[in-house]
Amino acid sequence: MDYKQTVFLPKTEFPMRGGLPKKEPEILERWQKLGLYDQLRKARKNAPKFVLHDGPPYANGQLHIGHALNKILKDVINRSQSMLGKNANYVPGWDCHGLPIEWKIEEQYRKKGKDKDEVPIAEFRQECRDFAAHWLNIQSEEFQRLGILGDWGNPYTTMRYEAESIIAAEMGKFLMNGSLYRGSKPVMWSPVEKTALAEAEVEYSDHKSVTIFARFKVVSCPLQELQGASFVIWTTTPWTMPGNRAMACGAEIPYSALRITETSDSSLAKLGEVICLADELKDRVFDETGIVKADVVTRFTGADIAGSVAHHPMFSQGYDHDVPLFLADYVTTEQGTGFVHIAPGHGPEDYALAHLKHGVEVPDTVGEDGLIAEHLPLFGGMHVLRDNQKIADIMNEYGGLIGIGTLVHSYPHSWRSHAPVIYRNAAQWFVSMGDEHVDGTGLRSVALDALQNTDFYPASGQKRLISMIENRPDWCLSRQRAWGVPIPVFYHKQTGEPLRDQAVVDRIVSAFAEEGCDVWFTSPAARFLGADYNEADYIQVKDIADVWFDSGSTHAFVLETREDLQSPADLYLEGSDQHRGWFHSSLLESCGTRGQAPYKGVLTHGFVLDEQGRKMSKSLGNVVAPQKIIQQNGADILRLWVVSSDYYDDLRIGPEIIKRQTDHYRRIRNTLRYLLGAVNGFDRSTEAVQPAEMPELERWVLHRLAELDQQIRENTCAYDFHGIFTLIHDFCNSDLSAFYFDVRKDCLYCDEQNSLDRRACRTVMDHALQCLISWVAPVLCFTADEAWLAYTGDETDSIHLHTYMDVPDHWRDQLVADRWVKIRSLRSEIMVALEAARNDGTIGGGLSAEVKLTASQDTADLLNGIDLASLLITSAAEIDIGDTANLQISVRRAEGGKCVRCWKVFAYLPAENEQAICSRCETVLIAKSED
RNA sequence: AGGCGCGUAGCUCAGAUGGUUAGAGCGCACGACUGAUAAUCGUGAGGUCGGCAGUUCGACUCUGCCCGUGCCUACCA
Repeated sequence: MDYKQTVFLPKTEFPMRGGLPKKEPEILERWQKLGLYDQLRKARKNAPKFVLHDGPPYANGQLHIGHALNKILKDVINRSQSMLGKNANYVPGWDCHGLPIEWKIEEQYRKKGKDKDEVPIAEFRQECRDFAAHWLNIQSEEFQRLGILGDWGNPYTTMRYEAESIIAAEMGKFLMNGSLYRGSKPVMWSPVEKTALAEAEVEYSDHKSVTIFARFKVVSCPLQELQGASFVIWTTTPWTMPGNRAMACGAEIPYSALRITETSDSSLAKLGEVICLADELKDRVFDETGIVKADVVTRFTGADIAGSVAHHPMFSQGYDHDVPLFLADYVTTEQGTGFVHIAPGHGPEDYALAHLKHGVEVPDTVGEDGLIAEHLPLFGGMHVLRDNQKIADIMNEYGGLIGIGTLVHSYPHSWRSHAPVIYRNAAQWFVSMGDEHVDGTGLRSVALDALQNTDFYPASGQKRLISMIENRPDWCLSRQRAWGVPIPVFYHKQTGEPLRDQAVVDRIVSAFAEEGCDVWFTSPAARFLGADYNEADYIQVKDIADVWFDSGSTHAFVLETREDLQSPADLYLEGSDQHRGWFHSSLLESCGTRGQAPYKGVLTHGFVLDEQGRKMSKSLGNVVAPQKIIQQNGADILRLWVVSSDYYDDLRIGPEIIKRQTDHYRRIRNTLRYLLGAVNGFDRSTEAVQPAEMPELERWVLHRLAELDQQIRENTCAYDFHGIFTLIHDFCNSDLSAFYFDVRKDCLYCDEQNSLDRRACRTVMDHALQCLISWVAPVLCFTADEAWLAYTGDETDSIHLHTYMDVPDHWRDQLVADRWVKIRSLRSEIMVALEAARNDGTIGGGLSAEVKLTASQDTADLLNGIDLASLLITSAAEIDIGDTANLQISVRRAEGGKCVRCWKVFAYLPAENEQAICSRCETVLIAKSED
């Protein structure tokens, strides 16, 4: 007789191997048919909302691993909040405006030989719009393949008319409350393309510059000895000299005044003149200017001469303004003279020091075409890149220089034309950080206050964002671009004052809502100005708003406009780079218009690196594509990778790490599979056993379920999925597979089907299975769905429509828990002894052994009431009480015959009989035959 | 160069307020089982806790410096 047929083995359709790459798309299709997203919304309609507001990715390419990490983490959080019973509605979005898309379209133009400037702006913008829509669709597909559950049928985009109009309305709020102002600042400017460039459009390469040493004669100085002396500056950009309005030196730097006593023939320096230089640079300057000898007149530091005033080198030639000397900590003695020439219109640092700090006016000296303004004496009409030698010569002619040279150095160039770029002063629109406009408090302090009331995950993010807000300058909203929301402002031709009229703003906003913001470029200004203003009196701003303003307004046009969402959001979640980006701009936008942050919590994750911790790059060939992992291993593996990493820090990924994830996956999958097989056909109404009637081991499992349930709920609230994953994995691994399942196999397989012990075991396994599926559902969303389907057989249901299983409080039993910690440690001690016996050939499998313990009374008490043999999975085990403190373990081969059904060895069975049946099994067989 | 982080076994991670031989899981090696079977069980070997110096009776845990690395800025006259 084949006794295998009489043993109650686990039975399930749930396959051991997932075959995820093939299975997952089928599950996605199932969810589609089921209308999972809609069903969940309906079911949670009245539940408390949980809003994780999606930071919009940029719609211009395929997903990379960083996108995958970000969206998976969001999905895990949403699904887990849903498992807590909340209405976690996820509305994905896209950022559509901006430079990179504009570039792509321009690139296409160049290939076709078209000129961007000849294409009507509306047409150009339409092409950008189409481009964004194209990638948006591709990304949507890819996100959905990752298992991300959300409102994919109705996502938000920054380019929808409604969004564009609300973005404009938001700018209108800043306009109306007075914090939007017209200023100017130096921007990177390409004279060739006649356009401003973004940082990202600039590349550095070598450039040969004409350098000059120019003298600034002292007019007044705290040090009397410097009367009649000159400060000498060095610059690589002679063309900025007409724009010079100041100088800077370092407070701590030692300088000397030097009377020149000998020069080479070609030197421009004059014998007898006194020049000031940093001591450290004296020799190099002498070398380059042909000064041979000089006497030290006096020594001093920058601090001694702060507040000095000098003459411009071209003084009395039309540059008759005074040039003040300021202290600046960025002045170094690495090169130059120790004195830095300051042209506030031609460098960010110059601007900050002279204009922002000292209030020096910023002159407009260079036109869009890179030509020095015609009205400027001597240099008018000269080109900033081509005419530097000429400028130097003229300055020399008028005695302004003590040296001319050249320098090859790294210099910014335009990415597109590869021509050198310059800093040029340009009119810009700013949002003030400090002006009082919201309840009498400046934006900066409102924002800082808001951050105090925001939860950060990890906590260090708060410090980072605070220090950025503390230090940032006013928000420059202007971009000299085409693809974006225009800054919807008019300003007066004469006064330069922006037009602040809510009626005008409203007309603009409603036009944008109906026709999109292209109308700003295609409709006459009168349409917006209405009858109250004369078109001829106003200039219409044609700048595009910084795209960070777009995405910074998502709370306004998504959270506040959708009935199914709310503001502020519970959570914003992005990579740590977004401290500078979305977290930052959203905070400022919301604080400036609503006086509060648009989020209650901010979670940041790290960046994805390769297995060695290097950043991914095409040249290193270490790029891991999410598409490839999905194709080879499945999205669940990628999702498992996310939660098995410490995502607050940078994450690593590579072949070995993926391999480890598949190992972990298999462990969890096999645990589910075993449970599914074990509870096959389980009927709760007739089979279930109450905890009080269960063996203690079963009550220990229930206790563990209760313990885990609490930990998992707590960790869910803290967004700590790494912790959850570890708990679940170790539970599957150590508690269930290696211990509980193994110990209970005999009972499950061989005991009489309806024995109390077996029913208790199946009851506990049924609970464990339900808990486990619900616990892993947020992460292994596909596998959990598949397991649940195998469990219920109900095609109309999904685990994702459920919550974490209810675990009754009374399952907790700390006394049992404490006791079983001790029992298990005792058990592993005995396992060592069994292993030793196995290695010396005394025994093979555990059932071929019998164990005899000599133990203390305490140990014996610990094991009281427990079937020691089944705990150890041996054929027999007994315990004697001895007076020894240490446990003595003796293992020997079990004597007797082996039961052909349960494989245990019994002394009463004849060893030679290969058909012997033990008494337990005989009873079971009789009962079975009576069925 | 500056701001904010990170650096514990091959891999992923634990290690309140400094205190006995630094933990877990995976992987690996060896073994067992063949009734979870491209599974399962057991045992074991792996770490100068990035480096150096200091504070302390005592530091993976505190301080300083250095090295490596990531994000964000600045790369300038």
